[in-house]
Amino acid sequence: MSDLVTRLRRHNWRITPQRRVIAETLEGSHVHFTAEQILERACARMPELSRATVYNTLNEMVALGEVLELALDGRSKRYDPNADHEHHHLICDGCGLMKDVHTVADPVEWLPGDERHGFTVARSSITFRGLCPDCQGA
Amino acid sequence: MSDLVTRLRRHNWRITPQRRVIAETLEGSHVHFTAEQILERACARMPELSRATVYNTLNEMVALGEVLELALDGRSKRYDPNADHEHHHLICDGCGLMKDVHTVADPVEWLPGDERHGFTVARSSITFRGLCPDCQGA
DNA sequence: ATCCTAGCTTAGACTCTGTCTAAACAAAGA
DNA sequence: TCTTTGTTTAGACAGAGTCTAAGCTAGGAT
Repeated sequence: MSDLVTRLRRHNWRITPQRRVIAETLEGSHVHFTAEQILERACARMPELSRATVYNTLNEMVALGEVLELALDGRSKRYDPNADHEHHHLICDGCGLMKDVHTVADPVEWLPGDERHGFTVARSSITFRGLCPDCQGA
Repeated sequence: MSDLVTRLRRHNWRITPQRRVIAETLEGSHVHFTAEQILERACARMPELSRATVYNTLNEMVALGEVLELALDGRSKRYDPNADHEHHHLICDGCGLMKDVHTVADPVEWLPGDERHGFTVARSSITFRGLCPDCQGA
């Protein structure tokens, strides 16, 4: 059913009912939820689920590398279950809608050696901003 | 003295003593401070300065387009006074050190039309991550 | 000069997001 | 069964930022 659960199990990570509900909630959507939104939705299926478990579980999934943590607006973090595919994000300045996108080139290539300040540059992510179709009229 | 103050004045924005201290604190450094760090440093020069004024002033400078707000770690926002020069950021995964960098290509060019989902894409920013020279040994 | 008004600043209360703690609980092995 | 280890829970706590109501300041009108 849930591909994320399969990936998590590979890490010898115990899949409890709570963790399963959280993983399925995360994966079941194509928008990227905040922890609070995941809590709300997961609680619809398992009302005793606590806030602490949701935060703990999300942090562990991030630590395992199977979920990506996005800090895009400085308020709350969002969680992206597609940690295995390289992708970037497109955000609407009007309504905050977020889409996953793919570029045709790797940005790390564009950073000249003399701009690297001695760093080893491992990865990069691009945030594109603009207006979505609905917000362009306004 | 402060170029940011000059730019702000152009917007017919009243430069009060408090605002001047905040702008000069922001511009006087090449690292990007959080609001709390700016408060701390600005208070060294003007002890009565209040937290609310710092937050209000930073938000207004962002709204005027003269300062950039960076949400890079999901905890606190950082403020970048170089809103007029296109640049990106390089962050160390080890210690959090952040550098401004310049790329040789514009990411917006590399986002194919069919990946734009009908958006008008106005700008983009790249966050590069890796290890700084000091953290590579560890 | 005095008054008025608009805008600026302030302290502190409040909200929101996330973390920590201590206790209860569950599962697996000896 | 007992123990050990890991998980979940409620609620207290902490950090970052916003809001509110009151006071302050500067500039214009009289």
